[in-house]
Amino acid sequence: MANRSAATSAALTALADPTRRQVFERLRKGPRAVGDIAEGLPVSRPAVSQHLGVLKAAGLVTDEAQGTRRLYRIDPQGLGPLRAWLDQFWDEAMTNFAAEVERTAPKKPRSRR
Amino acid sequence: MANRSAATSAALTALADPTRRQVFERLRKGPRAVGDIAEGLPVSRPAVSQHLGVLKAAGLVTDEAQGTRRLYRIDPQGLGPLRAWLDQFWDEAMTNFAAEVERTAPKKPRSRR
DNA sequence: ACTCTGCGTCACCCATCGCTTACCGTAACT
DNA sequence: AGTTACGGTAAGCGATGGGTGACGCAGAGT
Repeated sequence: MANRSAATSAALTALADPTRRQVFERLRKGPRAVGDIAEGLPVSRPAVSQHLGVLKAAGLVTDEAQGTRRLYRIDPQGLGPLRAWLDQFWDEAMTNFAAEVERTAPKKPRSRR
Repeated sequence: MANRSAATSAALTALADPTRRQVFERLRKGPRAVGDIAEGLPVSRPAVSQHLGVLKAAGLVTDEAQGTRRLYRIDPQGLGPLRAWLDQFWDEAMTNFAAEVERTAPKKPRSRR
C-alpha cells in the first residue's frame, strides 16, 4: 500500500460489498477459519475465500496458517486511514457548514435551531 | 433511509467509487453547481449529475435550486452513521485484539509495542 | 503410502454499474 | 415571443465484479 489515500480507497471498495461486510463482521469477536465463516453465509466457500483475499489486500485483515486451516483476524490498524479520512472530512464539512449558516443567516449570531 | 445500517451501507457504496469521491470532495470547501463540479473532471456532466443523485440518495449531500442552477452541498449529518459504525468497529476490534494478545502471549503483562 | 480435510485458484457466467449521447423541461434575459 | 444557460432523465453499451463449480495442493491422521 503506497500512500494513505490508496489505503482509504481500498478500504472503501472492500467494505462496500454487503457480503464482504458480513465476512468482515464475522471476525469482530475474534479469529475464525474460512469454513467457519462461510458456514451460514448465503455464498459458497470459494466466494468467502475471495472476499477474504480482497480484505487482506486492503489491509483490513491478516491471516495465519494453522495446520490445514487458516485463521483470519481483523487488523486493528487497517481501519486507521479510513477513519482519518472520514474524521478530516467530518471536521471540514462541519466548520464550512457552520460558517455558511452564519453567512447566509446572520440575523441571530447564536441561534439554537 | 430506514435504519442505521442501511444508511451505512448506502454511504459506503456511494463513497466506494473513485469519481464519485472526487465529486464529493469538490464540495468540501462549500456548495457548488453541477457544471462547476463537472468542469475539470474526466467525465461528462450527466455522469456527474448521476453521481450526485447517488450521493443524495445516500444522504451525503443536499441540493437547492437556485434559478436555473442547482447548488449541491455536503450534508454534515450524512457521515454520521458511517462514522458511528466505524468507531464501534474500531473499538471492538481493538479490545478483542488486545485481549487475544494477552491470551496468546501472557508472558509480560505490560508489554509496550 | 493412502486418505481426508481445509483452502486457494482457475475459468466461466451473469448481473450490475459507470459512462456516453441524445433529449426534454425550466428559469432568466432580451 | 424567442433564445440561451443549466441540469435532470432515458436508452444503450462496455467493463467490472461477484458468484459458482472444478481442480490442485498441503497438512494431519491412519
